[in-house]
Parts: sequence; C-alpha cells; structure tokens
Amino acid sequence: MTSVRIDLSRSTSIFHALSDETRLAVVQMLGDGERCVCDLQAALDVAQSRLSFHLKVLKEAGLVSDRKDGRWSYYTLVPDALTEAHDIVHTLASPRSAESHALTVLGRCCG
Amino acid sequence: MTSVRIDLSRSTSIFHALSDETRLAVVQMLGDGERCVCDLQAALDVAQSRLSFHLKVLKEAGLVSDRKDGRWSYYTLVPDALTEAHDIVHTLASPRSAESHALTVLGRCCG
DNA sequence: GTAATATATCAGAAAAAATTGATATATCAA
DNA sequence: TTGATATATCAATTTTTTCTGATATATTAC
Repeated sequence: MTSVRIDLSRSTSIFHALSDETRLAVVQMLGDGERCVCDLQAALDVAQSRLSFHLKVLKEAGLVSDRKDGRWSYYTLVPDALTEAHDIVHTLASPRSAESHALTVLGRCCG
Repeated sequence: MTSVRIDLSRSTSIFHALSDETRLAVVQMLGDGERCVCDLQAALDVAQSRLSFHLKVLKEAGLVSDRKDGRWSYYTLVPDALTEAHDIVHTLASPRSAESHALTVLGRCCG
C-alpha cells in the first residue's frame, strides 16, 4: 500500500469545510451531480449571500469546483478531495510511529 | 450493503472535532494507544488548560474516552467513532436520492 | 499534617467564523 | 434600451471558538 505524507493544515481545512450543516447539505446534493446555485438555494432555503459564503468555503477547501455558464454558476464535487478526506480519516484510525507528528496517509482502502 | 440513517448534526460535530491541528495531533498520538494527559502535554507543548479544552471537544464529539487512575487521566480513541467518521465521508462521496436531506450512511466499505 | 503534582474548570480577552443587508456585475429577455 | 435575474462581494454585526491565567480538586509523597 502506498503511503503519502500530508500536512495537518490541509486536513483541518477539509474537516472545517465539512463541519457545517449547510455545507454538508450542499455536498450531499452535489453527490447526485452538478447543480446551479439557484437550485441549491431553492432546495436549502438559505439567504443568497449566505449560500455564496458557504460555497466559497467549500471551494477554498478544494471540495467543490465551479463553472460559469451564462447567468448561472454550476458547482460540482471534486471527487479527489472526498477521497482525500476519506483517506485521512482512515489513516487517523491506524497506529503509526509516535514520534512522527506529520500525518502519513496510508492510501486507498477501498475501491 | 447495510444503510444507516444518521443526522447532519452528528456529522458536523465529528468534523468540527477533527478541524483543529492540536486535536488532530492528539488523535494521531492516541492512534498508538492510550495516553495520559501529561504525556500528550509534553509531546504537544501546549498550555495545560488549552489541552484540557481540546480533549473536552474530542470527548464531547465521542471521538475519545477517558478514565481516571490516581492523579492521572488516560485518554483513548473510541474506535467506533473513527469508523463512523470514515463511513460518513464515504457516504458523502456517493450519490443518493436528491430529495432526501437526511444523510444515509452506506455502511462499512472496508475491513 | 504540608507540599507537590495532575487535571479540570472558569471568567475574561482575543480571534475566527457566520449572518445580514446592501450593493456591484454580468447576462439575458423584452 | 430597460428591466429582471443569478451570483459574488463587502461592511457591519453577531455568534462561536479558542486562548490565557487563575483557581479549585483530588491524589500522592514527604
């Protein structure tokens, strides 16, 4: 199994992005595929500037990406980012050398 | 594959607990096994009340448990909690019905 | 007993994150 | 062109989180 060293701040950034109910709901909706902001807003019933703020947090954490088409912005999950999050959690659950404070990701654990 | 419905607030609580470098470092150390607070403090070089605060956040999220023995408190990872975190992330990466806002955990994806 | 140690908790300060309402920008429709 | 729509951003405020220093409690050592 490959082993990749990552930094704690990347990990906390991802977890922080996932630590809010509105943002999790967005991620959940995007799990079904690309959505425009207007659809997210209609489904989640949040103020427009607030949704925009949360989308920015997700984007800065690398969890979603966006593209513009006409008047609409479409957001999509970045599949690698969730895989990364998955691997980090998996790694946290596994023992490693006590003296190493750098987090060593163990690599893909499932298909 | 079994499918368990969980709530968003449980998920955000877990992710919030993991969204801090000190707390991640603690989780990492506990990955090797139980540690007393004094050992964590020595290794992480943080103020005592600050470490105590972070341990409380982890404990309230159900990620660690503690036991008292004489003057010392020992903290351990709660293995089920990391498995739960792992499953939640795994679930987030998978499509599900758009109208369901409850997060449906797909179940164990790897041994 | 007294002193030292390990830890938790508390109050206040500081820092960070989230919310709100307003405004700006671009695009499209009429 | 005028007006409406989709979205982003900004400033001000509010809320939440974190940090610090002090104090409290229990345990053990002397």
